[in-house]
Amino acid sequence: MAETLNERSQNILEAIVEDYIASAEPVGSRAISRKHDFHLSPASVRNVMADLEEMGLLCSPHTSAGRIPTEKGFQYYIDTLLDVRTLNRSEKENLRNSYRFQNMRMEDIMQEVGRVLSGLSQYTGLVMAPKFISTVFRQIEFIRLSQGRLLMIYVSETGLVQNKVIEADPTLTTSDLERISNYLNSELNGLSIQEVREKLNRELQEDRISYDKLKEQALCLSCAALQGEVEDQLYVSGASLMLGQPEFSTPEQMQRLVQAFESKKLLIELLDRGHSAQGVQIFVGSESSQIDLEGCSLITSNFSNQKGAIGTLGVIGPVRMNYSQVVPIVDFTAQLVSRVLDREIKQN
Amino acid sequence: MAETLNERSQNILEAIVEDYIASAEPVGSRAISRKHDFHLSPASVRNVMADLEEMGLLCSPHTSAGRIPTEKGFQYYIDTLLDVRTLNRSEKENLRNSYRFQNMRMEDIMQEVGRVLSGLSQYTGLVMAPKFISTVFRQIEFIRLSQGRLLMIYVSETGLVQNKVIEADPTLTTSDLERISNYLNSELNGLSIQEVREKLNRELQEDRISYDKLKEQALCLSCAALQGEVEDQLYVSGASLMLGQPEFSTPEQMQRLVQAFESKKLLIELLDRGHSAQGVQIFVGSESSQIDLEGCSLITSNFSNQKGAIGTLGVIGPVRMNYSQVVPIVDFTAQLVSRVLDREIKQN
DNA sequence: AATTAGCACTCATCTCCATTGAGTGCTAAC
DNA sequence: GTTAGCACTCAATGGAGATGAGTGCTAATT
Repeated sequence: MAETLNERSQNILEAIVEDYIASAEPVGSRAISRKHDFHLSPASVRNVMADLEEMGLLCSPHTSAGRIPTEKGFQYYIDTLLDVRTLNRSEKENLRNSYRFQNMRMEDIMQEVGRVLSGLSQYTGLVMAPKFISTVFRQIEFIRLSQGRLLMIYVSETGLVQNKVIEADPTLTTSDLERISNYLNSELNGLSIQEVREKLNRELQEDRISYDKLKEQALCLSCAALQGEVEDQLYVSGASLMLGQPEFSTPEQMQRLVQAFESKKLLIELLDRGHSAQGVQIFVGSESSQIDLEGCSLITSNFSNQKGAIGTLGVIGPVRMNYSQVVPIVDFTAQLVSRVLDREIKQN
Repeated sequence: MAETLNERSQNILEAIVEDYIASAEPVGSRAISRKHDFHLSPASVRNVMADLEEMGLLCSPHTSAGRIPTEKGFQYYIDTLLDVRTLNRSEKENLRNSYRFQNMRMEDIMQEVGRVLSGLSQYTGLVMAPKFISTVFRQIEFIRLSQGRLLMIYVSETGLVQNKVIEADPTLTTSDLERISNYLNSELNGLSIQEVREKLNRELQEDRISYDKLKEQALCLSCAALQGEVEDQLYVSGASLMLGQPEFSTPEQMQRLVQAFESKKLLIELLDRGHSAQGVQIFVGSESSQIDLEGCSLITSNFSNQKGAIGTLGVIGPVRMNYSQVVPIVDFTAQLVSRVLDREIKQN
């Protein structure tokens, strides 16, 4: 988007985008000329609109309809026209009060955040919990299920609980398990899973034949427990609100959307893209290159605690989304969640 | 439904229901007279149809359309005409092979069951995990989060993991916690949560002023940990398949359905109704008395392990659902899941 | 040179209307 | 009791015409 628009064109583009966001209908020159006091006749507005169309920022569904912004138009609007209001004190207070975080498990917090995000934005809220691999080790426990099958329970620094069923040597006794978990808890405390894995690999290399039976068993168990992919946890809230948007009002589009939301895979991929960035990120429409999410825009921000476990939250809505309203909500919520997670960190 | 139909009427009703299940279109007299060899002319069929309409088993959307079964008609079909095929050996084998249960956590099993149920039935799969209160105590652990905040982790006999954040005396040390959990684990082992709660209440009554500090603290913690409502866990799979059904093809109905599925509350209520029954249960249409789930039928069955923890699974679809196909799937799946849960029980 | 009034033109949307055809109910014949 | 025949109903389809919002172009105005 190297092109620069003169001020009048910018004003008109902004007016069109904002009218369109409000109405979801093509915007005509008459409406622009009247509602906004540019002191321009419809004809003049039309001239500008023709230019904007030439540049690919607007398009018209058919000859005798008004104009609607293209994705490029939205992108331009977001990049150069959108003024991201910061919330004032009382708005922040309100937002803070919307959330109920007392005595909540990680899962509850994630769900609550999704619920509030979708409620405030009237679009669909997305929250991806911090990735397992980025969490910091706090504690591990092993519980015997049946012969040779253990339930491993892992708790991260922020209180995220993961469990997994693993096969293990059936001769291990309960006290063996206790000693193993004690050993691991002291050895691995404070390391990220990433670091834990590196450490495990190193030690496996070193002591091919270990004479320390306990250590060998511990290594073996923790490998089974902590290696391997762990599915990302994604919380989707208010999917039905998206179905109320006029751009998704046909049955086919509804089904497509619900499918996309249900599989979660697409959404996780999408959220992953913003995973390394800081601050609020906006993905407009087909940028997502996901056919199933055509017509959707995504506003995301990462949250993280001081130990670096990173999760992503955001709002997905139609490209014709109220960016100026939603961006500050997403932004402030991410900050809020970051602070809440830090609260959980052990203070010994 | 005291009325008895003569054989011809039954045959025709059955034919109409089955045609309608297959086509979702009103069924005409001509079609019945031709496709099924009753050796009856359309006119005769029409006479019977008029009788069935009189009895409230059929209705016609308008004068010049065919007939569709009413909910009462479906109910009659289910009660007296439906022959529930039992699966043969190879079908059972196939179904068994559809499920992948190795090394899965409870949650994964529930999710997998939903996935397969919905995949096989082409409707929406529902699985409600055994209620917390019906689970049998196996183990409890306490992990310190921040000052005065503990993470309680509870594991049931079947490997269901529940965790909860609780407030606690900030002066409790890690070894205090260890002693407390050891005490509780030996005291409560093998009791259902229901029984645990009764025991706790009894003991609280008895030792108002206890001189055993450990016991007092243990009671206090376990109260915070194990009392209180725990939300039921419901897994919904294949919601988008419902949207493909012609009865829910309008945008309003789609939105209504997605909303109902999303809130989960209605579904849980509905599943709870069958919670004490044995074997497969069928709820037809407005029996559910839930406006948001109008037009839906539900086929459920409970699963349980030998210790009595009961969950419910099932399929929700349009009233015009293929009952004869889905009932055996739900039935056999419930048996399968019951067996899988027993597998987890500790064999010491 | 920029702006605007005027005007012909386009095209989605709506309404009206006739046609079609699947299916019914009734009656009289078999 | 069954069925052929027939008049009737009514949703669905599709074309014709009217409506109106909005455009692009041109020529007049500032």
